[in-house]
Amino acid sequence: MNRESNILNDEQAVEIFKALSNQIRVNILQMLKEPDNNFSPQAHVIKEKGFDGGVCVSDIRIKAGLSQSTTSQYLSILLQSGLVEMKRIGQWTYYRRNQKTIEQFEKYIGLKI
Amino acid sequence: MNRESNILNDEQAVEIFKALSNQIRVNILQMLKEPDNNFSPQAHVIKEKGFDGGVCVSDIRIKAGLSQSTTSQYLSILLQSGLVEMKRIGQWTYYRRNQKTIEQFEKYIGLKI
DNA sequence: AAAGGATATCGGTAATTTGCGATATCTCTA
DNA sequence: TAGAGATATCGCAAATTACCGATATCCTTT
Repeated sequence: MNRESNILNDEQAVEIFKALSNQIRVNILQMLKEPDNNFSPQAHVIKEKGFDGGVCVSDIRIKAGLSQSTTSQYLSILLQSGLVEMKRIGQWTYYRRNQKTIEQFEKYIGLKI
Repeated sequence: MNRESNILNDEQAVEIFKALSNQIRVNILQMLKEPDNNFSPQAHVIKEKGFDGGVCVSDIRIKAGLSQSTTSQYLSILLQSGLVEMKRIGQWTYYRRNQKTIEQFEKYIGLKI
């Protein structure tokens, strides 16, 4: 009833703050604002697959400058917080921003902070 | 040139995210939205002293349910991040929200996140 | 100048986070 | 079905954070 609803609760918001309390994770979220500018185009051949804007982990890893394992972990922290969503296609996992949560987060900041 | 200017840089924003990555610190910031509803009135006899809305540490401590030392530390984390400002008046230190930073933070979220 | 109240700082332990390499899992292809 | 590539998970050491009690500092009052 809540990840669906309109305003985040404090617990969810704190989880988002934790996700964003690391510069590299913020960078990742920012990169994902403009996938076409920040990542090689091959990743986007999935437009037909219904996950437009998604970027695969290895591309993110290169830009972020992290090890593979840390990249994967950071992405799942972002996923847990709701800031991104993911879809596995073949052997790749694509991540992209979850604009719904990001909007809810903006509302939370405006109303509750 | 920056704490004055209009938009936060990433470093300042991450410092704010860290400050807010703890539920109790979020609670404190929220309490300070309505000092008159959340704290005993004695604290506000400083209206003439030019720090309207400020609340003393011991009052915050009681509401937050923390030890004196932790309360003091948490408040200085919030202060460092810019989310609150403080003024020492006599033997008391009053803290209140720093609306300027909070607005800049809201803008940051809207533009950069 | 001494005592007492308010707050800040210090020093510590437990818990959490950071980031890595190694390993496991999953999926495609030869 | 064996191998290779992509990603997830495990186990770990170092760094940071969460809190606390004790102590120090700063004001005020006597």
